[in-house]
Amino acid sequence: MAKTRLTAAERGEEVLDAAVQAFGEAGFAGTKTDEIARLAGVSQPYVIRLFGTKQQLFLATEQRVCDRIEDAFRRAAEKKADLASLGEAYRELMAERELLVVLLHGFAASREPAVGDAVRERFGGIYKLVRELTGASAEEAREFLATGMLLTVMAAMGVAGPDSIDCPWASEILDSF
Amino acid sequence: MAKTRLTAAERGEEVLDAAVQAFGEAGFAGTKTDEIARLAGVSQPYVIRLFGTKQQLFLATEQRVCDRIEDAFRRAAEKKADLASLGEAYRELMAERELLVVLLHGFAASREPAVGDAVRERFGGIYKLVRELTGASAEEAREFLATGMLLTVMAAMGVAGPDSIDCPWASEILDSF
DNA sequence: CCTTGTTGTAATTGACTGATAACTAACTCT
DNA sequence: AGAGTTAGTTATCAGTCAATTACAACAAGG
Repeated sequence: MAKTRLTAAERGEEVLDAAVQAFGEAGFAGTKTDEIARLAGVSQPYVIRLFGTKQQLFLATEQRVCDRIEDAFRRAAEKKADLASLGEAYRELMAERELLVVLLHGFAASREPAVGDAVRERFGGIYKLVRELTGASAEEAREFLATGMLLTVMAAMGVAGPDSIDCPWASEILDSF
Repeated sequence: MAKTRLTAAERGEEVLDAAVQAFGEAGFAGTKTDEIARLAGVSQPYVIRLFGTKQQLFLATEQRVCDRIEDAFRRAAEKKADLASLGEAYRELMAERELLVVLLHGFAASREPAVGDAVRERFGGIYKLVRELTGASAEEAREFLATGMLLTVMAAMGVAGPDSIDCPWASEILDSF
């Protein structure tokens, strides 16, 4: 784990992992490139050089999060191609709280055209993917996504997923499944 | 509409309305108190003096948004005390897109303890209120909130509510109701 | 009319932060 | 070996922004 020299692509991956953590905690405007650099173990200017601008890094981070969700769904469908199986996969993703919170920050930042375009594209893609993988109807897929969004905001609030704060109403909701 | 002298409380209300707009568009860190002041038609230092700090203003804004949602639910329940009636009320709230996006920003900013505490308290309160007003079971209320969250993120993405971008997958979801 | 409290502003500041520039260190391929 | 490319750093700037201070306008009561 000593300080190694990596290719730009490899280092970029590491920076992206750090960016998921950092953006997940504080959102686009609230995160400093310096913090991402610290987490990735490189200098702040290098982060900028790898991705051009902070916004491009944020967009790349959103893409990575969506990729990971789609991968998880595809792998789940290989085992069992129904909504319950994908649902289980999503719950496992919740173990990395920040991953899903990055998604939320993306939705909330959709007023920025570049962000909005990407987020709409990817969210629509996930909806389509869910239907294709499981053969679900529009209504079934809608309910699936709705549940996913509820779990995501609950994870963001810290009342679902690991290390979650104990909260009567949250337990009641989670027990109702 | 000339420049009037208002009491601090009255002016505070106007600033809060402006804050809903501004925070809804850019979130806590992305919004400048200067922009809120401009929207409210007062000077930036006065905004700070009215609320102490930017964070306290953000918290007050979250409270106001939750108040408006609860008011809308209560009024809807007076007419007809079932989930369909509250759902209709929520859809009407979506006309003010920023209102709901402020909520989303609150969820996403829950890592900040002061924000997280407030958001958990209010979201739990809304869940309880929904059950009390309609007599819904935990499962019914959960599905109701899940649908609400999906609509909220779709509004944030600009694919639901007024002036929404036309998007095949979004139409498919909205038509499935 | 004048004094006291309140509403409001202009000017400023000091800390922060994304981005650039200039440079150094390491790998690669003859 | 050494020329050229790629990975990475230090130093720094230029702009931004929340917050403070000091002051001005206005109202109301005595």
